[in-house]
Amino acid sequence: MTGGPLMTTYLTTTIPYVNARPHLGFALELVQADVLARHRRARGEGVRLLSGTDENSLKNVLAAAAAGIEVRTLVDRNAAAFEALQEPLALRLDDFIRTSRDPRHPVGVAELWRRCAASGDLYQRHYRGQYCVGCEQFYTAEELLGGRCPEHGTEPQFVEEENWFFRLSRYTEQLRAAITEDRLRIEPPARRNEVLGLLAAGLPDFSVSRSRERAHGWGIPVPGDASQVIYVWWDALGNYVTSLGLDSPDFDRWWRDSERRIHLCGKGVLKFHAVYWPALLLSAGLPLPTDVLVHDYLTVDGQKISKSAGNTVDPVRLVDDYGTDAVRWWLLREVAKVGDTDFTVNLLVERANSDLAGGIGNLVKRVVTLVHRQCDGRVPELGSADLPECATVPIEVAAALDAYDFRRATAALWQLPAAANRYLDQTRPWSDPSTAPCHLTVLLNACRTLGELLAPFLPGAAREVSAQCTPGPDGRLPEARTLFPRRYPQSV
RNA sequence: GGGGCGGUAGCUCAGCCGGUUAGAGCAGGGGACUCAUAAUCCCUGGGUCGUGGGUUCGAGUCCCACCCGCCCUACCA
Repeated sequence: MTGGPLMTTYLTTTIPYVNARPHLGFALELVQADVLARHRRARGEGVRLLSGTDENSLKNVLAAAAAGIEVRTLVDRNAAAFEALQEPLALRLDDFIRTSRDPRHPVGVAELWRRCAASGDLYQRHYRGQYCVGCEQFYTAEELLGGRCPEHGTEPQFVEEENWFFRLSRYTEQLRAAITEDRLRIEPPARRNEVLGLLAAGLPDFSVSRSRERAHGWGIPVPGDASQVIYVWWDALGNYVTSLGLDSPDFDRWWRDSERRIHLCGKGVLKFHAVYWPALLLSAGLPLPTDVLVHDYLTVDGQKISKSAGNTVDPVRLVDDYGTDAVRWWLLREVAKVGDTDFTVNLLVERANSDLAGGIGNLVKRVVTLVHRQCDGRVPELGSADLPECATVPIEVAAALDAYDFRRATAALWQLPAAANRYLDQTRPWSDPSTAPCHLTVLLNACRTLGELLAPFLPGAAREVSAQCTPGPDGRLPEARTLFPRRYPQSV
């Protein structure tokens, strides 16, 4: 065995528009990605986790105009808000790319474009249609609801211009083969079927540029055609490789030669990630992603999250009120792999109080307190027996994470503190000094395992659990502390 | 119009290829304990498993139709 990692995994989140501040739905994706990254790092894999912001959108231009400020100003300010999620959400990102700021990005996007052009997949076509700025895409008359965008409810613009088109249809069979052979795995299976359905229906070529004037000069110019700006989706999707630098050692390590190239995305952008993007890669002669993990949406108080309805939930505010651990735990323990999940503050608080305060925190505190009381704070060295859950639960957690099922993973994890609390009540170490050391050894081992197991999910809490179970220089455990305070719902 | 996913105890959900009295958590009710954060542990759930048919010795679990919610996709006009 050499020192190198056993396996290399490259993980990406989608990069959100920065026309508004981040909401809880995006925090979900970030946290999921972070858990996968931490879990795989802990397993000894080489891991790189990328996030960023999509800044070259016309949407940003309009949002800035509406706010009466420069695009640059709006984009910088909101991008900072997204970048600043790392600390409150306890994310460990390896890279963060800003598509309008990062010098690597336009260079890479232009290079991708040239490669596709060299493959003969780009051509000019006169186009006219109804275009929704919010979606950054064209709609046919039939797709519109009462003449309005089905997604945004806004009136589309009529656009007529000469654009560059991409020969998507050419890649239908290669995509189908990659998906059916699981070289391109799409999770959950329902989404995979959806993509296969799209392929079966036939893939029309799509427009991949906009006139420079319609884009208000914002965006990356088409190589060799100064009148056009590259379509924002092409631009945005490209970040997954431009951040590595095409033809760089990083590119070889994390993309070309990586065992896993995993994209996380929401259900609304499935087509872009499972069809358009892989087709672009095929055209450019680059390897496909290996996995596309599609999550559904959060609703708030039963309502779809929407800025106009004013029910967006600010994840930072939530962390301020209830703590990083509570927010991460709710996202991981409660959100379904399939189907939308409703968020309410009460659900968050109940979950945190019951699992973190009453479950894990209380367990650790009572064990540490008992070690102090019955063993003078010194960790007993007797026996080596463990709860059976110490062996079985880590296996279940790993299996669930390999299936990208975070709720199942946290439910499995929960079995360990539950078993330890039961053991504690049954063995009653507070009542019998002669048997206490033996039982407390078992319990302390369980708490240590719990600390390790918790690390990918709640990194901060995991460190505290482990610290509580680790003797200091004097050979004694630290004073018992309250790890998770009970929370109470704040009035809005 | 076509396709997909959901519809299981008050709430949130498990139930793989069909098989003993349909499960868990939370809430509610009762009890225990006192190491601990009004915590923890034990007992307590009799729910037409959306509706109606069908297959089967036997169906939440398979088939058909329909209803409700959500999602994807298409078209006559």
